[in-house]
Amino acid sequence: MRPKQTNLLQGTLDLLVLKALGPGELHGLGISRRIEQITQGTFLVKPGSLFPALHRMEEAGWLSSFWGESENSRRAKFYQLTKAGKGQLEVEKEQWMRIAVAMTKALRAT
Amino acid sequence: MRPKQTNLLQGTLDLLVLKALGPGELHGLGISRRIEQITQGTFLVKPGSLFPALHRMEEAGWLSSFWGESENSRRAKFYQLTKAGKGQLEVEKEQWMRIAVAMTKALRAT
DNA sequence: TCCTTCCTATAGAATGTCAACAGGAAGCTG
DNA sequence: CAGCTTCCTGTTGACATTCTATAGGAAGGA
Repeated sequence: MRPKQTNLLQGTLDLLVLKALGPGELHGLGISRRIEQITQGTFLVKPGSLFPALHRMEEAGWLSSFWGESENSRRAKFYQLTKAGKGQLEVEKEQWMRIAVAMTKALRAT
Repeated sequence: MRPKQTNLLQGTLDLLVLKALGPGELHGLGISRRIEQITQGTFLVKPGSLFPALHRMEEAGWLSSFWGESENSRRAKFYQLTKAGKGQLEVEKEQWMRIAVAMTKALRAT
């Protein structure tokens, strides 16, 4: 009966992916690595979470993709933010800030 | 294709409930109101989310309950933190802080 | 009596994450 | 070359949690 090992708060993955793609295109595993890097190892995104998320977000029109070649000459699918994706990044960033502030205040309350 | 209205990040509800019960016992709706209050209206917990969560947390041994009478002379079930619940509050509080810090840093990164 | 408010509760749907598994293709090693 | 490892993308099925919608008892006021 061990406590479920949930790494991510549901809903934060999208924001992390959008943020990771902010500076430019990356392929799937590259996104995963970049997330690990910018969160200093706090968030580890597993393939079973990442790929469905990428497909979902492309479907939503936030990402566009093309096949290319990775740094290691492997076939890789690169993703980049669409205009809508950039907008969504801003929206979710603000949403997160609102939540984080409220939560942190609440935890300080009596 | 309506925009899903997800108020809460999954996993934050437990923490909010634990925190709300920190100062002392409350009944279900009281918990809901207290959460709304300490988060300044940012988090509104609906009954359909709250009661299953309370039952789950009591099952987990973090809460204990007893029937009593509310401020308005209604029959109400009061909840309070168990010892394990107090521990869990600390655990989840720290977890949240870790996540919030990592996330906020990540959003500031290039 | 009727209506509203307070209080608890459940069912069913939707969503997102996880563990586990699969497979192709490139490069290294012996 | 054979075998192994790493890189890369993907799927499947289980699972937990939240939401919407619905229900009903009980108190108090009109």
